Amino acid sequence: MAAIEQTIGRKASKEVRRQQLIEATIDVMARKGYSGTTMFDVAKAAGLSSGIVNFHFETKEKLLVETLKYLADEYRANWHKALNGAGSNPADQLGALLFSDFNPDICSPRKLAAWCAFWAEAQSRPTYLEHCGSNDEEYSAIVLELCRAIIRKGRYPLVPDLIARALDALLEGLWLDLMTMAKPYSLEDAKQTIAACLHAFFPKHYPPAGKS
Amino acid sequence: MAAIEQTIGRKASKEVRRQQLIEATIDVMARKGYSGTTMFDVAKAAGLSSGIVNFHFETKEKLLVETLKYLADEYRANWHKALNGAGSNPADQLGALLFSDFNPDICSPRKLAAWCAFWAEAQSRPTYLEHCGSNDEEYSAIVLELCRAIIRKGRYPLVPDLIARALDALLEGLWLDLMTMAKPYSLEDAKQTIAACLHAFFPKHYPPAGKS
Amino acid sequence: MAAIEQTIGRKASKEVRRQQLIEATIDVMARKGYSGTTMFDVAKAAGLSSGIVNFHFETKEKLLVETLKYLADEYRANWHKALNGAGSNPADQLGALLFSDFNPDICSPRKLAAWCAFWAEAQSRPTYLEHCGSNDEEYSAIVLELCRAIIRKGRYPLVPDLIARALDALLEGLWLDLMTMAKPYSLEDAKQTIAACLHAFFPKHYPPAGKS
Amino acid sequence: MAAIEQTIGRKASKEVRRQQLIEATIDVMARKGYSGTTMFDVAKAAGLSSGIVNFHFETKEKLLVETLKYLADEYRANWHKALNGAGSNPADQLGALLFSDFNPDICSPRKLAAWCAFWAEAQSRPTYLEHCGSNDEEYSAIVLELCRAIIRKGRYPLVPDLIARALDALLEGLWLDLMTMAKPYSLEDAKQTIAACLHAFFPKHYPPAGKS
DNA sequence: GATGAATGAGCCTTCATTCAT
DNA sequence: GATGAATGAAGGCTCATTCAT
Repeated sequence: MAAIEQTIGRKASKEVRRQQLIEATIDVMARKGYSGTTMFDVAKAAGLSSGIVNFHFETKEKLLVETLKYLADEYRANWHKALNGAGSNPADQLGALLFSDFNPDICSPRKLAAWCAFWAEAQSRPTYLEHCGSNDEEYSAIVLELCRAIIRKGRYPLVPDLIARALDALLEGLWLDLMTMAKPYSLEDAKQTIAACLHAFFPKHYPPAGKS
Repeated sequence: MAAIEQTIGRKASKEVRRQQLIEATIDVMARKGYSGTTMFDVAKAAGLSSGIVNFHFETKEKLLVETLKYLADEYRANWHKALNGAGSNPADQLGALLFSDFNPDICSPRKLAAWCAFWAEAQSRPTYLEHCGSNDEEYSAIVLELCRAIIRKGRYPLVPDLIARALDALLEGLWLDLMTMAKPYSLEDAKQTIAACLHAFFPKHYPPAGKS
Repeated sequence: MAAIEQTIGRKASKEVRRQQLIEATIDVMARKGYSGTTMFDVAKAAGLSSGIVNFHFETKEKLLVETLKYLADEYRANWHKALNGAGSNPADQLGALLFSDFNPDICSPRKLAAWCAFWAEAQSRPTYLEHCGSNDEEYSAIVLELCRAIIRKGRYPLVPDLIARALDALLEGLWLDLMTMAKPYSLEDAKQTIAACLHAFFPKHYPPAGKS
Repeated sequence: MAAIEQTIGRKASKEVRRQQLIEATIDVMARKGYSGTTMFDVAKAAGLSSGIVNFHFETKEKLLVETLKYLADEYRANWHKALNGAGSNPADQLGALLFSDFNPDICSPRKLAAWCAFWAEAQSRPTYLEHCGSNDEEYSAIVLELCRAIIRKGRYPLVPDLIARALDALLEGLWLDLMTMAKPYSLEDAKQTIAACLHAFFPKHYPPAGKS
């Protein structure tokens, strides 16, 4: 019994450390950017000594990939959950999907900043790219499908591809804006912006947005 | 006389060198990302020897800032020109402004990539941020102003801030998509997407987009 | 009673562990060379956890010295035994001594490799040197003594020092050759080579060698 | 003219630096052994700063390989020269070949020590092994050939392979002895030892050695 | 002005050693 | 006794910067 607990404890402890280091990596990355993130910083942010990161992740590269995976998985799990809880109505599903992107768990400044740091670096690193991209493709495909369903049902004279693309782009743009503290607005503002677009595209399915 | 020519020759040559190095920086940055860009790479890409960059820019930091300024100035000049050539009609002006972002001179993959590399890094570097941001603020202010004018004239039941923000975000998102070769589409596709949104927002001022 | 058994048990176990770790050290050293031998490798080769080596040997240095001592003792015990079993005839004694170097127990590829790894490193490490060297001096002195006796008895017109030195060098050279798998030959071949030299030096005391 | 000199001067300078660093590597290796040789030590021994080694050799590994090549080339060139200058008589050639190994240029304590450090390490490193081994094979083949010729001409009742192997081993053993300062003797002593063996093997072709 | 060798600080990584469990 | 996570020093490598030619 004690042995089992020990084993679990140890194993858990190792997982906990990895988690801790990944969180530290997100912190540092958000603060110092990709090029400014050093192993030493990460270890310090985790309150540990410098050698430990290599012990748990072998390589800086691997630590970063794990961190990226972590962010990507969290992001995907978030919208999966939102979609699954949205019933069977395409308009509800689309709304749930789009708004889920602005869940504070996902959309904290620090995670946004870390994500962006990776994202830019990924453009010249195939290893990262696959983790950044795989999400988006799946997400975009669903957005397109839902747009098609709504347009068909509502008999809107719209080109589904353009509308889906616009919504995709809108989300990405809002994320960027949220991250840039230059023109700060709240998650609620972002959602209102989405709502305004949805109403403009599909007036029969979504109410007007804003204090009008 | 000879002395003056010398001076002019040198000055010209100096400017030429700087330009050459800035272009090389954009190339390398697009290819290798921010963290992968070294002084040696830049010098090699410019066909020059490694010591020369410090001679002309003193510091890597300064070279990068100059490059960023160069991109920002070019970007701003582009939309300024488009705006100035668009007459006095707000709807025309807004269209001209938004479409100017997809001018191939500004929007080449290589410049987009370099811009993004800077942009992400800028989030943790005040020095860069001011060059990235100053543009956007001015640009956004004008978009908002034009949206207000159109909404007022057209008596649209819309919240100008939301619409302006949506258009801003849309542009940024499309830029990102254009850069990411994952889901490739043409500049023309991007413009169509803008057009679709403009029509959705201001149906009396913009025609429907796409092959409908 | 139980206490004593415990103590004995522990002591035995302790000795067993040390032996086990020394053998593991020889293995790793033979496989990876001196510079490639890490505490972790040794522990793994012994099927134990990494902390244990320091527990039993305190220091890497001490582990290596113990390992070297072990090899040196084994080597010395081997030729002592051969010499003691060779009767009182100098020629028999010399033959027994020289051939004992090629006893498979002493001369396995893995022990040769480990020995060489130490030997080279010892040239710049006084601590090791004394263990490598002390043997040789004693061994060489006996070889010289036996050569003197044989030369005197056989009235050979030879300089004992030169002959003894030649035999010493011959043995070392053959060891090296045996270790280098480049030009592989058997222990038997090595012995034949010794025999050929003995016959050349002391034809009245040793028969011709080889299939002539 | 000046330009050409400059160019040559520069190129030469680069070669000179490499040479200088290789010599420094030999020094350090002789003093500290393989595992104790650091880039910093090498740079310091050359009177240069630490970054310079990577500039000229890219990698520690490459520096060491170049150093090994340098030693191997020098060794080979030495015996080639001796062989070529020895006339056409096999006995003269064999003598010249064997004695050339004890040329002070080749056989300085520092070069011997460096060579041995490499040699031991090479046993677990294929990259080094090829440089250590290629020489020996060629050398051994020639020794064997010459022994065959002498044995045939002199009608000695000897097995050529055993004699050649003995001479090979003898040389290696003497090298080791020369390096180990434990039992120091001069190059002249080493040559005497060779001479004693040659006389023992081929009494009609070589005179007795030593002060008899 | 231009070249490229040289410098040296900073980073990633390895590894002997320690220590809580 | 044993385990394996944690520490921290040291080494190799990169790269911005300097400077003699």
